[in-house]
Amino acid sequence: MAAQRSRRKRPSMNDVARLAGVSQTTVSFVVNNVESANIPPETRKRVWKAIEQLGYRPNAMARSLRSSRTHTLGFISDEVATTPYAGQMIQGAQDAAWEQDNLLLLVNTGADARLEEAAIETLLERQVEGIIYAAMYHRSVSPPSIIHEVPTVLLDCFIPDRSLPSVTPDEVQGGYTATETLIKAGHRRIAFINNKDDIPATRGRLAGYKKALADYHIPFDETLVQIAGAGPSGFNSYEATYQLMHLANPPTAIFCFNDRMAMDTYQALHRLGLSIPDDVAVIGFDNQEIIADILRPGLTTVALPHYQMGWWAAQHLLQLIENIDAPAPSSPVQHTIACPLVLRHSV
Amino acid sequence: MAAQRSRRKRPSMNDVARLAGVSQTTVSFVVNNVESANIPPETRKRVWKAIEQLGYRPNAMARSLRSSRTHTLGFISDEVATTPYAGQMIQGAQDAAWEQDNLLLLVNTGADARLEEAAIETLLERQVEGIIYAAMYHRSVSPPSIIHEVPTVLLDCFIPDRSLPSVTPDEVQGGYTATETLIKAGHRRIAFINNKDDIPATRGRLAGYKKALADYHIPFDETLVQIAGAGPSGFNSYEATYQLMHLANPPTAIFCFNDRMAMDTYQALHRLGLSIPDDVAVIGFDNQEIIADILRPGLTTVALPHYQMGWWAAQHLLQLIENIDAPAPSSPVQHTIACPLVLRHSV
DNA sequence: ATGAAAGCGCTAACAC
DNA sequence: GTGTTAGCGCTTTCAT
Repeated sequence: MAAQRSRRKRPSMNDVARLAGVSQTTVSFVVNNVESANIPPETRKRVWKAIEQLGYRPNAMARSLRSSRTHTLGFISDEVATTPYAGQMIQGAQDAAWEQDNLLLLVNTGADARLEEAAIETLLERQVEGIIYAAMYHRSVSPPSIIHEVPTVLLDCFIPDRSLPSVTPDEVQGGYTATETLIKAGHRRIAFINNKDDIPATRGRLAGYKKALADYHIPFDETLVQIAGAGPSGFNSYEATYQLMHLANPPTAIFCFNDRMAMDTYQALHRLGLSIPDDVAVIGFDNQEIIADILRPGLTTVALPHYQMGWWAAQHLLQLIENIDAPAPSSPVQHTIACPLVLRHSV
Repeated sequence: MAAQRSRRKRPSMNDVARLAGVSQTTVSFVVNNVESANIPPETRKRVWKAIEQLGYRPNAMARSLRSSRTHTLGFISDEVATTPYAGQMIQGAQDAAWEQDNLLLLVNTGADARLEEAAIETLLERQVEGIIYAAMYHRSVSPPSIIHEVPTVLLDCFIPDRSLPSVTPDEVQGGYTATETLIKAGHRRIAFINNKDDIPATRGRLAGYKKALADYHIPFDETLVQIAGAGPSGFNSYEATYQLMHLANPPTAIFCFNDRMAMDTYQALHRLGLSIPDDVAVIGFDNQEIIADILRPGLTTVALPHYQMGWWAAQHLLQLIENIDAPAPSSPVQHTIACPLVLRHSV
């Protein structure tokens, strides 16, 4: 079968009507299954037969123009490419949208604010019914104000004045879960190697760590908290682990800000001749499959709920769209999604 | 600024025309910068002012309905989420599309063929001008035949009868480059730890390996080719490396099917007390950033051109669309993109 | 230099 | 039960 050459005119409802010997209206009723029209089975059959014969397919553009519903959501993000998680957020959003017969119109803009505004403008021209504005890691954003023209949900990000609904990972609970897991395994000297950047994850996970300690009546010891960078250069998790293990009273468990850092910790522990989890337990964050897959023993970690966040964003957006005529909620919901524990063998 | 409540009617060209005291036609001419209309600057100014005042924005749906051009490409893929590369292909495609004022309408379907057909059907209803059908790793696919109704480009996959244009990585050249890199570094005993699955990458890289050997007059020695699985279970690269190094005449360099396997090889070499690259050189494939970033010394590897493939797919598709009325080409182009060498320190 | 009018493919109120 | 009709917002031809 050859690809169709030329922009041949596709059959319209009119063509179907003519062939079936009915009016175009009747075809519309049949196609859309309009109950109140009471089209008898016979007529229906005739119409469907004509439809099949012609290979008729409804034209969503025309439908949208008429009904002013496009069933399309805009998905805009800063940098789809640069993170392995991007796909999961998109997939979550797409799945939720698809469930309700909506599709995603995708745009990405670098960090360029001008481009961002142009992108939103384009989405609006295309009559998207709402916009999902996504960041590739949990952070504060400032989208162009034009975005307020249409229902919007922030995905993996938030706006300081909270004027837009958002969905983000529950960093505090994540940090709490990691720490509690260690506590429940019997540890009391628990170190936390935190990230050095001032981002929600850094603050949140630390808060969760402290809260868990407090809940279990373990005094907070600040010598057990290290601040490290990721990657080989600078003070990293490898060195932080060394320092920690040379404390007079070293930890028996280490909670690492992320899996990448946990790798370095593994290496340091290995070099020190310490075994995981017997001598020291380790827990990470992010559930980066490849790392967890590589490390021996498998790294127990806390996962970022990317798929679920994407799903929630689309789902909530669709809800906002449906209720667009309802009174505005007192304040846009700032939804948080739990970061689940992923058990492997390092605790 | 509050999000817009209610589906308030947006201003149309008619509203602008009324406010500017001109006909709707004139507004259209102004908005679209129609030269032949010769609208004097004064009128233009009046119209633009009205546009601004009303916050008018053209309705792409109406425009599309009228012109039967939607400037929209469908992007359909099996499993966006499951690979860290997905984002790069999407971004490449999106960038190329955006450059020509097109947008991507995204759908993903699991492996489910029924869903796949429904997805394409939906895209066609929405009048996409072409479809990019993507796979998440280089392989043979069999899209539903309905896809032939519209110009289509296969991305990172191909169809056995070659009836659709495709873009895939040049596995042979990649294997050749990897091997040649090793040869040029002075090696003559070069092992290849290949993958066990029967996929294009497996065959192609092996072919490239053999070709490079031949070009440099190095006899092919099949004891130097191992077949391994990835991951911890089964015969893997770790064990393959052990076997290789215990040969009577062991290799001085190892080309691993992918970076994941190279990791295991590193580990085996390390265990054997062999240093990289002094005792044994290692080269990988895929350029999986996280692995390359982790390994010491940094892993020299060959990259899969995901972004470029995505870009080419959209670009070529747009070209097909533009030339849709031209005579069909004798056969759809099967484009191949080079896999570039990424130099680090393992060779 | 500008406008009137037709029509893209569809939905839906209303008529018969 | 089915058809007539009036647009949705736009492009474009043809008149003036």
